[in-house]
Parts: sequence; C-alpha cells; structure tokens
Amino acid sequence: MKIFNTLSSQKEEFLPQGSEVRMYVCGITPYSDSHLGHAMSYVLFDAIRRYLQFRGYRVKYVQNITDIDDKIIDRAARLGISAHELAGRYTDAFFEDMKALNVLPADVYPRATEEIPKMLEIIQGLVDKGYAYPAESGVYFRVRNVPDYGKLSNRTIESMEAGIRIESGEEKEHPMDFVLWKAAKPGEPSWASPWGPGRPGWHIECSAMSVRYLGETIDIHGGGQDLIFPHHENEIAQSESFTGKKPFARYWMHNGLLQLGEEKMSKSLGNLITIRQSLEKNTADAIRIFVLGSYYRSPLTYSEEVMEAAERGAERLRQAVRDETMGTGMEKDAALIDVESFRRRFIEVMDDDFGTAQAVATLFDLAREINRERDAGHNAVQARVALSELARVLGLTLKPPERPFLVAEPFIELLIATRRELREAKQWQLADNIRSKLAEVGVLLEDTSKGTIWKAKR
RNA sequence: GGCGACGUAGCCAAGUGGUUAAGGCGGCGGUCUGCAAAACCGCUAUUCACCGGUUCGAAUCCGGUCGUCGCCUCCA
Repeated sequence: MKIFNTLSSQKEEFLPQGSEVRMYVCGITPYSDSHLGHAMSYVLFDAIRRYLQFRGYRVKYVQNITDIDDKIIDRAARLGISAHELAGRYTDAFFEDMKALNVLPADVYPRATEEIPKMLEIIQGLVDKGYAYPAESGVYFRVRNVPDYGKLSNRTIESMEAGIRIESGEEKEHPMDFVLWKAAKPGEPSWASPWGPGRPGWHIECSAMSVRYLGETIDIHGGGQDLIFPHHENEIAQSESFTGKKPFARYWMHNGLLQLGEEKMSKSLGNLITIRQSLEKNTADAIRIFVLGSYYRSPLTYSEEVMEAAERGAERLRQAVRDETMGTGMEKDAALIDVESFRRRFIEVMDDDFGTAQAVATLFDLAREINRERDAGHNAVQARVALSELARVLGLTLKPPERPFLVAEPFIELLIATRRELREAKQWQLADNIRSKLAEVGVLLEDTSKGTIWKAKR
C-alpha cells in the first residue's frame, strides 16, 4: 500500500509501526454548523479507515474537538450563553451530521477543555528544555530553536520573515513564535496554570491528545490542506521538541479543499453549504460519491449539477444491488461474473494512495455486469453481495433513501393496485394518468416483470 | 513576493513514457415496454491549455507562455 506523504512530497510504501494503525485526524471547532468542506475531509478519512480495516489492520482513530477558542468565546458572548454550552451544542450537531453521512465514530473524541493537564505538562516540558518562554500575554514557542522548522510546509523561517508584520506590543522574541498558552483576559473562561490563569493555544491540544491517546509517534495524521501551515507545522515543532522523538507522525495526509464557485468554502468567508442543508436535498451516498469520485489531494468544486450527477450515480448502484427486480425463477449465479477480478481491481487502485475515484468506477463497472446478467435472466447473487461489500468499504450503504411519505404509503399502494386493474383492462389513459399524477407529487412508478414498484423522488 | 497544486469530451473526473485515453452525469440512436421508467447495446476526446524540446515513441519527461486555485492570518 502506498500513501502520499506531505512530509516527503511523494508516495511512500505504507508500513505501520505495529498491527494497529494509529490515526489522528484534526477535528472541528464547534461554533457553527459543519459544512460540506468538513464532510469532504471526514468522509475521506472514514473511507481510509474503513479500507485499512478491510485490508486487515486494526485502526485506532482519534479526532479532537477544539471546544475552546476565540470564536467560540465571541459567539457565546453574543448569544449570552457559556462557551461550554455553545461548543456542546455544535459538537452534538456535528456527531449527528457524521452519523447521517455514515461516518464511523472515532475511537476517542478528546475535547480540548478536558485535556488541559496534558497540555500543561507539555508546555512545562518545553519551557524546561528551553523551547518555550513565558511572557505577560502567555507562553510562547521559540521557533528558532528548531532547526528543521518548516519541513512540512516546505518553507524556511527566513522566507517567512519577509511578509510578517510585527504588531505593536508584541512580546514575542521572534515574529514566527507562536502561542502555547494564552493568559486569560477578564471575563474569559480560564484554567489555572503555573503561568497564571489562561487557556490553550490552538496547536497544543493536538500534540497533547496525540501523545496521550496514540503515543509519541503515530502512523497517520490527517487534515485539510489549509492546516499544513501553521497548524501542523507547529504541532510537529512542539511535539518533537517535547518528546525528543522524530517523526511525530510518519505519514501526513492532506485532502484538497472544497471550492464553492471561485473560492474555498469556509466558515470565515461565509460561503458555505452546511451538511444538513445538503442532506435535505441529497442522500449520504450521493455526497460520498461526490467526495470520493475524485482524487483526494485535488481541490473539489461543489455545484448543484455535480451533486445531482452523484445522486443519479448512487441510484444506479442501488438499482444494481436491490433484488426486487430479480425474478424468482432466475438461475442462481451461473458464475458468469468474475467477482474476484473486480475485488482485485478495487484493492489495486485503493492500495495506490487510496484511488477512490477508480474504486468508485470499479463499482459502476460491476453494477453494469450485474444488470447485464439480470437482463439475461441470471440472478448474480455473489456479484451483488460483492458490490454491497465493496461499496461498504467506501461507506456507501446503497440502501433506498428514506421514503418521506410514510402516512401516505397505504394510499399509494391502493393507487398502484387500482392502476394495475386499469392496465389489465387496457385502460391505458387512466393508468397513465395515475402514474403522472403520482410523479407530480414525487412518487415515481416503475412497471417491472415482478409488478409495479415505486420510489420517492428526491 | 515566497511555497504548492492544477489546466484531459457539453459538465465532473481517472490515467503520468508504449495495446482501442477509465468511470459518472448529460445528449443522440436502438432493444425491452401498451406507453413510460429502470436496465441493456451503440455513438458522443485521432486527442489531453498553448509553443518549443528530449525520445524509436509523450496527455504523461524538460523549458517557456497563458490561465485557474490554495497556503503564507482563524479555517477540514
């Protein structure tokens, strides 16, 4: 298996340290609803995790929740609630979104506010070793003591100095130094520390959680490309300085960013589509096909049209696995489909840095084979089982979408029965009328050899 | 300005030195159907932004030009 490692800028053979893959993916800051950019990242890493398990690895997956930061504090103050309450609310919403997207839960979701002791331990260690220094406004990391600072984002301290503006009142020894511990301002939530009451800086939590739950060297560290600098660069600097062990993470994986129109979809720009908005119009399978239909390191542009295409594709796969359309008198599997070759192809493309786009294409090809056999009167059971199984590795359920007409179902069935009688009496006009009227209210009928089936139009 | 990514059919998107350039959506024609839908079959890029170069051979490597995007500040 090969993985593109941001650290080396090339594909490397994946060799985990042990039988259990230790994986850390940067999580959210819960101050508003999560958007499709988040969905992209977490769907991807979910697929990676599922694939590693499919290949026989045990995986320990940790994802942090940054439940204290400037934006949470600001937003909570404006709403007149506590930062804790606000963060809790959006963390719950995030979990709901993930569940709806069929993202498997992480093994641990550590929250920043619950990991303060470990952070203080690391900060103290960094101070003791001379990698950090306290000042009035907080404790800072001394970037110049790290000779290889910039190795992940491919930049040097010198090259960055040019564009840096030094703000007045800065207490930092060097403009690139970053804060580990922020001294509390009046009215802000704070925790006691040897340097006075305060709260953690942004990067320290990931180091603390990573080390605590996964050890000093982890296998895979993932996140969006927007985190490469400064977040992951600083994580490396502080973690490796603290533990004295390199590398902090053996494989750094970064997904490309979701674009909306001409720009990146992001909270700060405000041009976003939330996961729940998207789920109102599209199924989770469609969103996953949209995300996994291209190479994860490339940027992906959202549009209604592309989502619609993904939805139709999802429907096509569902059609192939469902058995309502299979006749009862069909021959069972004449072993006409070489299921193993599809499985091999799936593994081959996924082994090459998680080629999900080609994996999805493999699913479509298998679906076509299944449909072809069905048309020829063969019930390709094994192939359909394989399609479901491989789809599940990508987190696709291929289950029919929820039918939103629960109460109306008996009436729909009644209309279908009436229409059947009309068709038997060759009252085509009336029968067609029922079909088109139902279509107008979002119920699509299909007359198959086994009878009429219906589905809800999304 | 520095670092990085990218430009493949109407749209999305694989492929990164050598058989007919994956797959999805859309479109057109056909099969099936009372008609549809779904499904299947066929067609839909002699060509991979442009210009040079290397090579027996390049979408794939090198140089240049044009264009798009990201990061360098909070962000998946």
